[in-house]
Amino acid sequence: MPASAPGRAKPRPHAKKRLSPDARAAAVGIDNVTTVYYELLASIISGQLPPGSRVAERAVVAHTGLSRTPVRSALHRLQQEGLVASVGRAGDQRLIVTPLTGDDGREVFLVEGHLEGLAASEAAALPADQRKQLARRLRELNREFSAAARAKAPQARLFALDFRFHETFVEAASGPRLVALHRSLRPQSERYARLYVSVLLDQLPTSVKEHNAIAAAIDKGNSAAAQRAAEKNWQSAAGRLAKVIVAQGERGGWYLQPRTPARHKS
Amino acid sequence: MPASAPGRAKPRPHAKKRLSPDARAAAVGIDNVTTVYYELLASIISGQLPPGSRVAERAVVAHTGLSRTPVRSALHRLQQEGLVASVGRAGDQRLIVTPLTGDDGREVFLVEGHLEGLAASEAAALPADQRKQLARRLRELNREFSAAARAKAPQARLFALDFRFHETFVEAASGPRLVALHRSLRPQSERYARLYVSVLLDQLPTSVKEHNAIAAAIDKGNSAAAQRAAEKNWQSAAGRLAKVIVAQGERGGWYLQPRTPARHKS
DNA sequence: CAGACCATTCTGGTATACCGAACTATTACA
DNA sequence: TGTAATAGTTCGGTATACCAGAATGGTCTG
Repeated sequence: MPASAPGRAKPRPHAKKRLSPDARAAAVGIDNVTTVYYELLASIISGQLPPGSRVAERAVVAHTGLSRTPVRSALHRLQQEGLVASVGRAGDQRLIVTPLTGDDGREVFLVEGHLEGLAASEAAALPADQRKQLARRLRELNREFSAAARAKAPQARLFALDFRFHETFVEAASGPRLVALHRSLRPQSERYARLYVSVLLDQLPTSVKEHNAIAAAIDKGNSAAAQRAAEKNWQSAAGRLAKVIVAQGERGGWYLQPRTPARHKS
Repeated sequence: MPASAPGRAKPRPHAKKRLSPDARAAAVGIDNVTTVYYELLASIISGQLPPGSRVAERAVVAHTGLSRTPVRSALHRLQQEGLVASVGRAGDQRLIVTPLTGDDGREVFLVEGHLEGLAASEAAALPADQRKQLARRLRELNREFSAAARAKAPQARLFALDFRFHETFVEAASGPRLVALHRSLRPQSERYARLYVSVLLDQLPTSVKEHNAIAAAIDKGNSAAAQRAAEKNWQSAAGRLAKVIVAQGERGGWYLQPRTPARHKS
């Protein structure tokens, strides 16, 4: 859906004429660029904006009712995070949603697994009391995850619970930079996971076991084991992902899609 | 130097009035935001813009001769990479050069070391011929580095040579995402290194040895050893850095600096 | 009927004016 | 003299108009 689809409810239908921040946003202290950033992010992750599809500034502008300036900022941000890419040489650049390829998926999972490994090893190096409390919390989250898996909960809930688990140990012991890196990487892996859902669903019991291994290593204060366990969780996911990608094909090529045709008067 | 220093040569003195890209840039395909981005980056790394100092959009505009739009983009980019930070609550935000603190330095080195460890282990997993060729090149670079160190070459050259070494094995085997991450992290560690130069200078012989260990592990195809060696190189640097930071004090606090005083007419 | 030409349009980059929040220093008033 | 009101100023956010490169599709010419 090239972002200008008329069906979706426009958040601010014709909110031109200087509203400065935006009522919703101002209340929470979130500016417009953040708002549109998250809107686009959600559309990309969910696949409403499919991999490889074009994302034209002006289309987003028409869709959101904002001006080009905040939209541009949001797009630049997405671009820097790798969710959107600029194709074509200077003077004829176009933005597309970053395609999902086997190589890229492998790398995303590899890097994310490695960073989480670092986070896990730091968590396992916490003082005993904090560490054990964290482990308790992790096991609790994992039980919830496991229960939801057995109950065949909706995908969205499964993703959310899985993410909660990972987020919890990453944010428990890591500094702000590692947390930020993890936050910016997460949407990318989630994109792969959601598109190739079948892998995740097959793998839930494995994932539950691997989560428990992480919690156990943190509980024992074994940094090296925690790191290995976290990395392994991602590796096994990556392994299945790779298979599914070759089976189902990659999504969204890097070739230049035709631009929206120029309509003439006559 | 708050960016508006009049002494420095302005690249485009009064190039207002729509020049579109900019002659220099257009030729190479580099747009203005990239240009000002690198200019600011260099000023921050070199310390011309000291940690904690303010970076006001309009000051940069006055300095560069560009309009606010590209400058804004460049600043956003720097902000996302963590070289510039926004302090103050919404409605009164100001940008400052990210301060250098002990905790942050430790984390930067830790994360960068970990990522390079991953890169090194991938390099060691290359096919034998590529791997050996890479090792040869690394040893050669390290000899150059060592020679420059003994000859007490200027700092800038030492930094450049050290970076070349690391860059070489990172880019040899890693995918684009890891390379990009490494590229965006590097300026941050360099900032610490340049500010607390003494550590690096003391440590040069150690670093040379550690570099050789990395090259040897890659040569042998020992991924685990390569990873450990790369991480150790950063750990030993981080250790010294921490000492020097406590000795010399941190640079640039997070407190709100007074704004430039409002000059009244009367 | 084929190929060159050209107008129209899309697209991202750039310049600039305005907004509103907040800070500062002066001024007004007690 | 002390304190509160106030006007000038700073500063990031926003809207919008213009630019130039390039692709598209129709038209014109041989």
